[in-house]
Formats: sequence, structure tokens, C-alpha cells
Amino acid sequence: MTNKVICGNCSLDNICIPRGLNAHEIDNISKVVKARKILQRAEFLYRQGDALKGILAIKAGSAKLVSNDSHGNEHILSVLLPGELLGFDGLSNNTHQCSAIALETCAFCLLPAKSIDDMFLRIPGLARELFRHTGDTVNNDHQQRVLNKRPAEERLAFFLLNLSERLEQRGFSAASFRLSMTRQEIGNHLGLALETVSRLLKKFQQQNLIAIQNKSVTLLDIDGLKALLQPCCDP
Amino acid sequence: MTNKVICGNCSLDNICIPRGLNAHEIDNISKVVKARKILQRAEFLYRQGDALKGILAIKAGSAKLVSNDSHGNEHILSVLLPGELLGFDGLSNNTHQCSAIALETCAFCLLPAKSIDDMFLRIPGLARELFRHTGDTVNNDHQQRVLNKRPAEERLAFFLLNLSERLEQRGFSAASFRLSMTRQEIGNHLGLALETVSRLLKKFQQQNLIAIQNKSVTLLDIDGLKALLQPCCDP
DNA sequence: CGTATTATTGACTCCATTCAAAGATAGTGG
DNA sequence: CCACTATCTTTGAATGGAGTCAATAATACG
Repeated sequence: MTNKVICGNCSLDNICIPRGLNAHEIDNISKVVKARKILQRAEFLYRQGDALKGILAIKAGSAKLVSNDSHGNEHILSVLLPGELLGFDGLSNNTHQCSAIALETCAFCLLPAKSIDDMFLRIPGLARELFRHTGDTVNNDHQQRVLNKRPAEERLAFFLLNLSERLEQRGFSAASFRLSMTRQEIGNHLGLALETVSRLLKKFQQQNLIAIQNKSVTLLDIDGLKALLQPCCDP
Repeated sequence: MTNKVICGNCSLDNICIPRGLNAHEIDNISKVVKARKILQRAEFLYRQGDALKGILAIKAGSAKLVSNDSHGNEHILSVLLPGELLGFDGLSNNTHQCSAIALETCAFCLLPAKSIDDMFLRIPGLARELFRHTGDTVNNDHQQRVLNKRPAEERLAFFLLNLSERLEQRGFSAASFRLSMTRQEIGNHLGLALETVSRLLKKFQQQNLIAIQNKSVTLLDIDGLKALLQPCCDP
């Protein structure tokens, strides 16, 4: 269940925890980071209410970070791609405030909570790097909050462009990819009804901005999509 | 402009940075934390684009954390009360992604960015404590995102109750307080039009949930307000 | 005291939701 | 392999919550 990971050998070391650390520090991290078993869609990486497991990193596949509110509704706060970190929701009181759920077959690594404090002492750069990652998380959340005030069309265009960019950074195609989420899940994440998502995807297709069949998307006109984010008139 | 602060003597030491640190550690922190000059309403604690100053703590008064989007619109992401920390938006690339602006006369302390890394080495508990604070920040952002999908009435009721609770934790009255924000700012923060805020405040008053005159609010029926957050029917 | 900002109130509009029903897809077991 | 079922998606029509526009009133400020 827990295999050693050689962080230096993982292709994600410029994105993931090792980002910004030297070879010696990476070596130290590799000693405590654990690769956990592979999960299938809908399986939990951790559950709301669980004791803080530590900081997790997606190795392959994707996951969603979900908060369940008092009405029993689920809210998809973010979508995590390979190299991205999660678990920060458990830092404040050592209990995870969100659940993390695999969107598709998914592998992840764990920097266990217990060892984080020791690591701070042995790896001077680690605390600073983890802070940078929490900063990323905070800024992404802010961006999403700003976006959620914009019209539906803009939200969906941003979602597609943002996914595309992040996939490209990870060596995947920027133009063609497979959505690991249902229309329901996309709508939930963007604060829209699933019908609205469906209608807009069709509209984008009719405008030749994208081609979409089920979960397979191709971005045909990235500039056109970006233009939707700047609905202004100045030349 | 920069006076020494004795954190142990500040009444906020159970909320602010010193939370969870021992006397010796607090003493160490006090050596680098700086108290900055007092600001008036609309003055900046820091600006979007500034180099990371460090982690700031509100000592007195209140501030808003603001992000300016590409349309030139301002988005109030959070309201900071005494003892609360800000500046995390600058951790990811050493540049502040938000601006922090005083909502009223406001004093704050600064844990300078330069010294944070040194402090990690000298104060073992500090890294862990700052992580807890970033965790708080992340969870508050998540809560706000979930809230922003709810109807206007619920958002405003939550806003008032949340302010009330946080003020009480800081030794202020939970029932009566002065809003440091305009209707415009409240609406912006909650994703509502200022007219909607005005109408709902009046409605709450007509329902005897609150009494409001200009910026002075009194929560008359806290349970009644809380009931608005659980718009369900089960007894 | 006069001016600028902020707040209230009403009428109208619209974007996105909800409700509803049909169609497509994928997964399962006989 | 195909039928069967559950899940997901598409599409249409009607509704409504909150926004926008506009005009007045109140408050704060110099």
C-alpha cells in the first residue's frame, strides 16, 4: 500500500512539492513521502471530518475537492490535476473540512502530517515552498470567487481555458482533452445548473469555438474563447 | 514609524500570530514584529502588485482584502478584524495579488517577509502556526464560495451573524455594532447589488430581526437570523 | 450652509433556474 | 452479443430572483 517515491524521478517535480528544492532536500522528502494505492472514480482520498492526513499530491488522474453544506448539498471547490497539492483544508484544526474524491482513476502521494513538522527542521526550504503552495491555493480560490460573479458564458469559457492551460503545463494537449466531470459536476463547480452548461457547450460548438462530443472536448478557437473573458469594446 | 510590539501584552494573543506558541517563542517573535503607523479609511496596507511585505495582523479597526479584475471592477474578498492575519495572497510569487485597504481607522503589525524564513529556524512552532492560519484562510474562502450560491437573504443574514460572532470573540458586543462598510461594499462582498442589500436590511428590520440606522446595527433576534440559514422545514 | 457621497424606493427587465420530457450513453448480467 | 437499466445529456417552455435604471431622500463633510 505504501511504496517509496523517488521525487527526483517523477516527471512532476517542477510543479509538485519538490519545486524550488535542491537535490539533497528532495532526497530527504522522498524518504517520507508515500505513494498510496490507486483509486477509482468516486473513491475518497480523504473525507470531511477525517483527521488531517497530511499534504497530498496528485500523481496521475484527477480529483475534486468537495465541501458538503448544512443543506446536504455538495460543492465542488476545485479540480486537482497531476502535480497539484491538496489537504490544506485540514491545517486549521487538524480535521479535514472538505472531502477529496477521485474524478477518474487516480494516483497520489502523501506527505504525512506527522512528519511535516520534523521536515521543517531538516529541510529549511520546505516550509517556504509549502507556503508558496498555500499561496497558490488562496489565489486560485480568490480567482474563482471573482469569476463566479461573472455571467455563465464567461465562467464556462474560463473553465475550459484554465483546464487547457493546466493540462498543457503537464505535457498534455492544450487543444484536445477529456472532461473527467459530468455536466452536473461542471455546473456545480461553476455555480450553474447542469442544463445551462449543456446549452452553453452547444452554443460554443455552434460558434465553432469548440467541438464537443460527450466528455471529449477540442478547443478550436482559443482566442475566441479568451475574447469571451474580455466582453469589452475597446479596440 | 516602526515601534516594538510586546505580543504577550497584546490582548489578541489568543487569536493572532502568538496563538499556540509558548512564552519564549512569543518573545522571539516580538523582536521582529513591527507595529506600523495608523491608517485612515481608504488608505492601503499594501497594493496589488507590491512585493510581498510579509504577514500582517490587524491590531485595531478593520480592513478589506480587495482584488481588481481585468474589467476594472473591485472585489471585496474578505473583511479583516483585529487579530486576523492577511498577506497570504503574496506568498505564491512574492507579489501581492490583492490590495488591503483600511475600512476605518486601523492599526496593524507586520511580520516581515525577510524574517519569516529565519524565524522558522528559530521558532519551531511558528511554521506550524502560520500553516494553521493559512488553513483558516482557505476554509473561510471555501465557506464564502459555498455561501455565494445561496439566495441573497441567506448571504446577508450570514454576513451579519458572522461579523457578530467574530466581534464577540474579540470582546465587542455581539448584538450591537457599527458596520464599517457602505451598502455598496457589503453588496460587492456578497455578490449582490447595493439596492438588494438596502431592501433586505429593511426587510430584516420589518421582521424585527434587526434594528438598523445607517451603519449602526443591532441584532434583535439572532435565532431568527440563524433560521434564515436553514431554510428547511423539518422541526 | 452647500456639496458630494451614500441610501432608499419603485418599476421594469433579463439571465439563469426550474420543471418536464425525450434521447443518448455506458455498464451489467443473462 | 444483446437486451436492460441506470445515469447522463439534450432540449423546450415557463418562472422568478436579483439586477439595472432612475429619481428622490438622507447623511456626512468641508
